[in-house]
Amino acid sequence: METVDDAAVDPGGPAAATEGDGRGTAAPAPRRRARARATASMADVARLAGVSAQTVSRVSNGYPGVTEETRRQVLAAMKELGYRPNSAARALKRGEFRTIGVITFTLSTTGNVRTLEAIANSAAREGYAVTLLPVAVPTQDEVRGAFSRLEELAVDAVIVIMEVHLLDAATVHLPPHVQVVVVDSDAGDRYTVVDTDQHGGTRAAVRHLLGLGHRTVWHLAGPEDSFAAQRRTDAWRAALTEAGRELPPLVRGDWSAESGYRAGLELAAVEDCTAVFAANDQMALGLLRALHEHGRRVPEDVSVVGFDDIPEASSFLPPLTTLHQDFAEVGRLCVQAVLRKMRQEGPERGTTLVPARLVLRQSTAPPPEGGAEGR
Amino acid sequence: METVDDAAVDPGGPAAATEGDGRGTAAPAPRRRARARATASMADVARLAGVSAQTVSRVSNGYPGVTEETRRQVLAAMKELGYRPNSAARALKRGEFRTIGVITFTLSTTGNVRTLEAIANSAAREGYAVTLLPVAVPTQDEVRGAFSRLEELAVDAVIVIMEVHLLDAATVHLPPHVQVVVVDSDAGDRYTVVDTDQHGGTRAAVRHLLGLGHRTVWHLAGPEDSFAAQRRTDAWRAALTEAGRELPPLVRGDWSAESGYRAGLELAAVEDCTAVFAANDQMALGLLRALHEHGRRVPEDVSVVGFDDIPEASSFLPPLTTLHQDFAEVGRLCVQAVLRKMRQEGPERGTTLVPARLVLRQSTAPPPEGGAEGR
DNA sequence: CCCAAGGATGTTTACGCAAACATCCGACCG
DNA sequence: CGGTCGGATGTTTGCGTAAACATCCTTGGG
Repeated sequence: METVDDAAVDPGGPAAATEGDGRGTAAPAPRRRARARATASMADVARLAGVSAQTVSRVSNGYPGVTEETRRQVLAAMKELGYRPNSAARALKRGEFRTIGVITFTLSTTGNVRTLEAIANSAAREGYAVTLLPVAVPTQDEVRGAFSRLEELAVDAVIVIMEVHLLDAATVHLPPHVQVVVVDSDAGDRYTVVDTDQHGGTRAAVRHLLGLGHRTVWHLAGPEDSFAAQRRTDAWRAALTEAGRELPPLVRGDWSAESGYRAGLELAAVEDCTAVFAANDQMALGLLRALHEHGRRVPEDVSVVGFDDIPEASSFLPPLTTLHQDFAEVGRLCVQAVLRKMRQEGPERGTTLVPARLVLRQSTAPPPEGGAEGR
Repeated sequence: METVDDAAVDPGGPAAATEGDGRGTAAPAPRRRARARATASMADVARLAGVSAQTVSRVSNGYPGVTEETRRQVLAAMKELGYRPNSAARALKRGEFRTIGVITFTLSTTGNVRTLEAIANSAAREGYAVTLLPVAVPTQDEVRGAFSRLEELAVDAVIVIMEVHLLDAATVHLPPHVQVVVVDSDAGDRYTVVDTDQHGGTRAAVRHLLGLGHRTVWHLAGPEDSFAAQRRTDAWRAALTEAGRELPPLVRGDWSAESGYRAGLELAAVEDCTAVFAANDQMALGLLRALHEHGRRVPEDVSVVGFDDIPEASSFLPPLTTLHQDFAEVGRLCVQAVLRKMRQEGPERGTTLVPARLVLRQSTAPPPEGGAEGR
């Protein structure tokens, strides 16, 4: 079957003869020249250019030691045949694929997506391709499965965008030469980690709110199993403790706007609550809706700060004060780190933090008079 | 340089002797066994298991003709050596990479991301990996560049998520056996296209609004260069014309919430305007804010319908009535289509549409009494 | 004028795998 | 009991490339 199919496609490959397009034709043609022959090889170019394959290789790789004259001839032959180096052969020979694998749980969070995009762009700039490995469910088994698939995959390095405690037992089978960089993790002692400075960002948010006069700051946290959420929560606690403020009970969401709404229903009922730090913008959005529906005005009655600065944040009602994450930079650093590790130029482990920047919009204001402040 | 580096990495590959980790060690070890030797080969497994390489291959590929006894031995040897098939060699031999390339412009639109995710998941299920090719700027040159990189890349097929008029001249250099499927295009006559049924969705939205009693429906369109936007606009026109309604002037945005806000400022000033169909949810969000700021209540004064049904849409103020796109299905069909094309089982071209579903929330209602309706 | 040096080019080989073909052996048939 | 068949396994070969080595030719110095 495949013989015939490919022969039909053959645009006049140097060696193969075209042989009609009848599917049933009992083709005596060499079977081996199946798919691969749809494209010209170095040998074909060499033949046409009247040189050796090695010379073609030299031209192809921009190596020196080729006359300008010869080079031109070879290039012409390449063009005529539509020659493209076969990356499989190249990879086999060179022992590297110039590809980075990215394992990510979900693409439904802005952060993951933006980071992925930045990684892809940075990688492309370095001449690397990015292979995506989605993990359907964030279980150990699934992660291990992804790694397992990755092992057979053509990658030189791996970047993991995920809560890392799922990683621990999973990496063991990775080929030793594959380097790993992790986003969103506290495993800086075992891997190279690049992340946003959750702590600094959170601290800025809390201080901003306290600075406006709020007695304390409530926190709408992300899911427990997320390191980012965990660190934001820890930092929130630390900032409040440090300032000697009361620690309100934690309200937990799951990153989704819907969960923010549910949490908001609780918070709206708390008279005391004049300032909320939401662990991401989506939850802040839900929170805004809940507060609105319960007649709590933002920012007059309640101030809200988000985290991420998604593009839509400036169009919320009201436009959301939030922490801007520089995902592009995170992605860029990930690629740099992993390439450095591959070249054995960088450190084996350690954490790099990218600062978050507080973006002031209209969802924060001093607390209402006679509100919590006056107590 | 690389010799030493790699030697240091070698964890005791079957053949190579470990030799300290001193970087400067003048290693007399075989140079050729550089990186590749960090992993065991079929031959190593064969040696350890006391069988031929071919038998290892058979086990590795699950071929028949191997005794259970032998198979177990081979598997044990594989495990002991941590054997992983070398995908480059495999690809070279088989002439296929089991990888699908995805070219996409930006990952900043929900649709692209969700589609990509679905593609990755479907591909994984079929045993295919997905290589991501971001195009920084949507120019012909950039697209051509992406295709060009793709040619040297290890992919068997390509899925393009992009406005297709940038494609036309760009595909010419693609290796003939690489199949292409396009999302969001009207080039069904040249490619296989999978897309959401923009027309049907839009029609449902317009009819819904007209059904509520609105005299006509305004349209907040997406950017001109987007096929999806164009089709939504066309369908909106058609639906209104068909119903014999007046065609209000087109208001154009660029998909962003910010542009929706700007457009909303205009629309808020139009007394006449009681119903708006926004070409996506983000613009609808901006629109909601603008209307709110100008005292136009939604849905009492103005009804708004979006497109996409992003997760946040249910948390807008008010929760947004919108058209749900089944991106997962689109992605799945893309993968199916491209695999079918590869296997020459499917049609060479043609368009597959995935229906959009109107999700009723709280942003639509009958027009205000004495409003546009009464005129 | 001859030979060494060095640049241009060609030849050989191996990367790891799997298709094609070859071989071996036991079982079953007449 | 010889032959044959078929399953299990081994051997050969080539995929396209690029490193290492070999060869050729030109050039320039002694």
